[in-house]
This record gives sequence, C-alpha cells and structure tokens, in this order.
Amino acid sequence: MSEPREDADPDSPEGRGGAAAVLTAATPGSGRGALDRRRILGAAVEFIDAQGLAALTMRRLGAHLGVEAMALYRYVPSRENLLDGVVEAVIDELYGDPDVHLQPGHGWQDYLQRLAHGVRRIALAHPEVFPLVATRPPAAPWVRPPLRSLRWVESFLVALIDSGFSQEAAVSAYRAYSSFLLGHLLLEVSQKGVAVNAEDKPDGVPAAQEAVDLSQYPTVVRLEPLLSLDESAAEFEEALENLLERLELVLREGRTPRRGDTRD
Amino acid sequence: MSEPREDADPDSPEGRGGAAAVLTAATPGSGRGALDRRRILGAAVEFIDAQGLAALTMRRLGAHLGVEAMALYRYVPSRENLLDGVVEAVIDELYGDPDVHLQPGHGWQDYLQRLAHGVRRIALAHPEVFPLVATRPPAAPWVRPPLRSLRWVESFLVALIDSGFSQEAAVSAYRAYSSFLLGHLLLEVSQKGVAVNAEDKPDGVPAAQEAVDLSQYPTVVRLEPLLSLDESAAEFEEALENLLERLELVLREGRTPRRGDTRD
DNA sequence: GCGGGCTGTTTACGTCGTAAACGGCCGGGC
DNA sequence: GCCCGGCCGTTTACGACGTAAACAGCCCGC
Repeated sequence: MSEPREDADPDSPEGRGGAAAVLTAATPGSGRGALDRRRILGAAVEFIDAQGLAALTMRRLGAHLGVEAMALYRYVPSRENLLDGVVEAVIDELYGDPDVHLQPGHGWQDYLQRLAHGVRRIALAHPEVFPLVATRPPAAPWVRPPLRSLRWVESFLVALIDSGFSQEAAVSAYRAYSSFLLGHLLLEVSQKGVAVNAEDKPDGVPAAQEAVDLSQYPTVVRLEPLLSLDESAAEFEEALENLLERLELVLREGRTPRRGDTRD
Repeated sequence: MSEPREDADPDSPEGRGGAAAVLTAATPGSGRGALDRRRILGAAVEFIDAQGLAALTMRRLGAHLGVEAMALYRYVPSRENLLDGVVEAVIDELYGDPDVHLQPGHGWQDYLQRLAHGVRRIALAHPEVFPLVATRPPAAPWVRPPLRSLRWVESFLVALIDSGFSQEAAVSAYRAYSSFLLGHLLLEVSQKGVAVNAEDKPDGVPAAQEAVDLSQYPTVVRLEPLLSLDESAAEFEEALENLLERLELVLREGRTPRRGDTRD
C-alpha cells in the first residue's frame, strides 16, 4: 500500500489509536460461537469495509460468519434493518472515542471541535459505510446526519444552550454544523473511494484511459495538479474554524443568525 | 442582487418556470415509438421521481416505456450505467436553466449565486435522484459532486480566475463551494423525503408511534417545534452569502485561504 | 424480390431476499 | 433417568432481479 503522507493527518485511521475497533473487539472470549445482533452488525461493518457495500448480501455475510444466510434472520428482521443497524453501530463508535465528550468540559468550541474530529475519524475509518450514514432516512425529519442519534442531538443542544446560545441559535447551529460535516466528509470519503477504486483495478495496460477528451477544458488541464492535491485535512480545519467563528458572532451578538427577514 | 423572499421559495419546483422538464419534453412529435438512450434516461428520471429509486428495475422501467426489459440493453449497457446516465441527465438540466450562465456576465458573486440556486432547483425537483448525484463515484477523484461535469468545473474555475482569483484560490473555492452545496442540499432533500415518506403511509391509526422513548431527551422535546421548522431556504441563503463573503476576503487579500499553516 | 441489419421479444441462468418447514440440542420437571 | 418444549441454525422453496443468448419481425438498398 502506498501511504499518501501529508504530514500525518491526526484523524486518519492508522494515525492514532482512538475508537473504530470497539465492535469487533466486543466478541467475548467464547470466540467463534454464539450469534447475536451485535456480532452480526460488527461483522457487517467489517465486511463492508473490506468488500464494499455492493458486495454485502445476506448469504455472503452469513458465510463470513460461518453460518447460513437464514440464521441471520433470528436477530435481524431484514436486510434494510441490517443496514440501519450498521449505520447506528458505526456512529455509536463515537461513544468509544476518548477524545469526544458528551458534555463540554472546556467550552463549546472545544466540544464542537472534538465532536467534528470524532465524526471525521469514523468517516475515514469506514469510507464505504459513510454514504449510508449520509443517505439513510433518519428517525425523524429534524434528526440530521451525520449526527443521527437523539442522544447526540440532545448533547449538542444542551452544550450550546448551557454556553449561552439562545434556543433558536442552538438549533440553527445544529443545522449549520450538520451540513458542514456531511458535505465535507462525504466528499472527502468519496474522493478517497474513487482513488482506491481507480487504483485496485489494474486493467492490464497501466492506465486504461477511457478518458474523455480534455482538450476542451484547458483550465481543468492546467490546474489538474492543484485539483489533485489532497488538502482534505487543512480544508476541514479551515471550514470548521470558520463555522465556529460564525457561531461565536451569533453568540456574542445574541441574535438569531438570520438576515433580511423582518418577521420576528 | 436578488432578494431572498422567504415566503414562496423561489427554488421550489412549482415556484417558477425554470428548467427541470427539458428531458421528457425532448420526445419528438412521433410520440410513443422510437426508443433511444435519451428517452430511456428521461423515463428513468421520471420513474424515480414518481416511485423512488428503490422501485427502479429494468423490467419496470421497460414496462413504463411499453417495452420488455431486454430492449433497454440496446441503448444502455447495464443498470449501473443507466444510473450514471440518470445522474448526468439530471445535472445537465443546468444547461436548460435560463437563470444560470456558463459565463459570468455580472461578476463572480452573481455567477455563483445563480449556479447555486440552479443546483438547488434541480435537487428540489428530483429529491429521489439527488442522493445518487451525491454518492455516485465521479469521473475523476477531483471532480466533486454536485457539479459533476467537466464543463461546469471548467466554467467555475475560469469564472473565478478571470475575476482575479489566484489559481490556488479558485481551486480552493471550488472545493468549499462543492462541500457547501452538497451538504446543504443533501440534507434539505432528505429531510423532505422523510417528511413525505412519513406522510404517505397512513397506518390505520393516524400516528403509528413507533416513537422511541423521548423522556431522556428533554431538550430535544422542548425544542422540537423549533427543530421541525423548515427554514431550508433561509439557511441556504445565509450560508451561501457567508461563503461568498469568505471568498471575497480571499480575493481582496490575495491570499490562499489557509490559516495557521506556515509552510508557504 | 430478397437478403441483411436493426430492433424488440423470448427464453434461460444464476443470484438475491426471505417465508416456511424442519431437525438437533439442551436444560428443567417428573 | 427420561422426556419434552423451546431455542437456533439448516433446508427447501418461491418470486423477482440483472443480464446473456437465441430468435423473430420489419424495412431498406440492391
């Protein structure tokens, strides 16, 4: 494997020893025996990480666990529900991350920073799962991916309100924060996915250029080196800090971050 | 600059007479006959809009066109390729939108505003397709959804560079803009999808509350009315203008929008 | 008039999700 | 000690799916 080596992204899976292994480690000493929902979900995450989402079928997942497909249905009512469980299992890894706290001990900015990086770590650890996190319908319309559990929504809102945000501002911040995380991480993860896919199919000829005609896009051609640079980590940091500054303004001026609307 | 006008969202499908009907209207006078790729893709978009992505199968799409499934394979090599074509067809509606221009006639801010609203209009017109736009692997890793065509990437970069952005700043702006659009629109569209799904299954009992126990989340309960408010349009506007202000700063100060990194 | 190439149909295969019936095993009541 | 009900994984089966391959009607240039 070729390591990209920007200067050691602190959120990259191998870059630190955080969460991201909680589930598979949860198998008790008994080892191979004893199916249960938790073990099935863990195996599904593992399987998707290794083979991709499209490769996950009930039969193959069963085989991966040394069992027939139908055995899974004792613990999982359907494949759809299994996928929901996978999403939940993956975001639940946040609870195992020692750097992310449910309560803000060092201010709301520190809280949001840690939370954002925790989610980013999960996204990078499970790039094939993250699109699922992004697109599965949430429990309620106002629960927004990627923070899909009520417990985190509660935690988020309390943290901000306790820090002096108005209710409206806290809700507004929740929305802005969700959009930011989702957009950045989905793009980052899918960019890596494309790179990987392109890399692991060596079609005989080193570059099987089905390439479209680039001659009509001279600027794209000229900037391709720049476009190809992976600055995900820096961009993420930059955009996150910008968002926090915006929120800081909202907090200090005590206004709802709305403009031009005179209704209230 | 155009006024936001929060009542009557200007990007909602019925709110204006823009694009979004280009493809299906492309059927020539001949009416029902004559299969071709374009007509198949148009029908697929229509089908997904009406029945949802999960309902799209080759057989059903064939039936929708009055034809057997296998007939489609004369024009479309596989279902995967069909989905790629659907994504392309949908974003190509941008070309039919009279409010979106390939070249900036009134400055880069106007250009980016129009482009953003054009994409938003498409997302709202095809909420079931947009997740596909967001998650299908793009042609190259540096082509970022939702602006997935080289022609628009070229247009974007040229517009900004001609307006005085450095090459680095233009690329950086492209990334920030893509993340912003993707995050906001994916969340907006999926929020509406959930609302619609919840609405169109009346399970006998009006509210078939499979509801989790909310008593542990008092803040969520208290803020639910606020959380349920749909302020998508205002949020979009606010975040877009904020992004443009950020870019304006970058442009005026002539610096790459990086902070705290002393390398250059 | 006729033969070849389009175009849509028929048939067929392997895989999928999952319902239903089945069977072995194991622990508690007699 | 024995038996029996419930748990848990297997077997079998069905209809739908994506798609390969063979086929049939039609129309156009010769």
